[in-house]
Amino acid sequence: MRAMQEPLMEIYARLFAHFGAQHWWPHSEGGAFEIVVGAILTQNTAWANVEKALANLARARLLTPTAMQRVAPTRLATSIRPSGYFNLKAKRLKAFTQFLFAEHRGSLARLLALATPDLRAALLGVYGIGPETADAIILYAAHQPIFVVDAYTRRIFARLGLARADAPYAELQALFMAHLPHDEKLFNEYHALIVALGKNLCRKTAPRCQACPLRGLCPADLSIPRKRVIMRPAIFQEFRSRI
DNA sequence: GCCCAGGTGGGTA
DNA sequence: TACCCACATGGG
Repeated sequence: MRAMQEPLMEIYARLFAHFGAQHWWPHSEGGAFEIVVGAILTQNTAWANVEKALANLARARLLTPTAMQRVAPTRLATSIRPSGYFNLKAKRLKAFTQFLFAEHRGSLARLLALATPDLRAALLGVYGIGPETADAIILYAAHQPIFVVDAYTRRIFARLGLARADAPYAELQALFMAHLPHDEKLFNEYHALIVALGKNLCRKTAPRCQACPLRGLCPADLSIPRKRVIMRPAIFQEFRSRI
């Protein structure tokens, strides 16, 4: 039997073996700006709806900072209607381009070249950009190693017994940042795999534990009769004492 | 018809 | 600080 890896790497390895590479924004047609727009549009929204909105924006030639800065808010809202919260998100996209022109001469590249702490602080100062969106931009558009936490991450790692269900964003993020190498490619793939697991198997209701690649690691495994659940998997024991 | 989705900001106690 | 709520479309 091979040597046991760190729990977080063991989980990653299992997810990757099960789902394979997710190819999140590897070279994005629309470039970094499309990634930023996608990160804002996907807030509390299924990605399939975001794709429709992005297609509308591309067709309307609105996927550039300049075009988005110039377009009327109502027209922008109409384009992104399929992504939901369209009035709100139009306002957020406008706030971002406004910020880009006011602070960085309209150059996204200039913004994304900032060091991680400065970039994050700048992004968090923009209306409509919170920690998850900021980190998604830093990781997927700026290609800087920062771990993106989302609702799936919280749910999955709470079920695994490695985080509290109400753990604040920063605490969850610190869990990963403290125990994984700061590798952009790893963080990219890990987050995408968490989304794949949360969306397909570790669902909020009716999770498919039977088919889960983390079966055997998870105390919440619903495919195990309740009275048979005895204790936390051994590989988490020592790990938990350190987190 | 009902639930859920890759959150965030604003208001109230 | 700690909740509670608005924001909205589309797929299962």
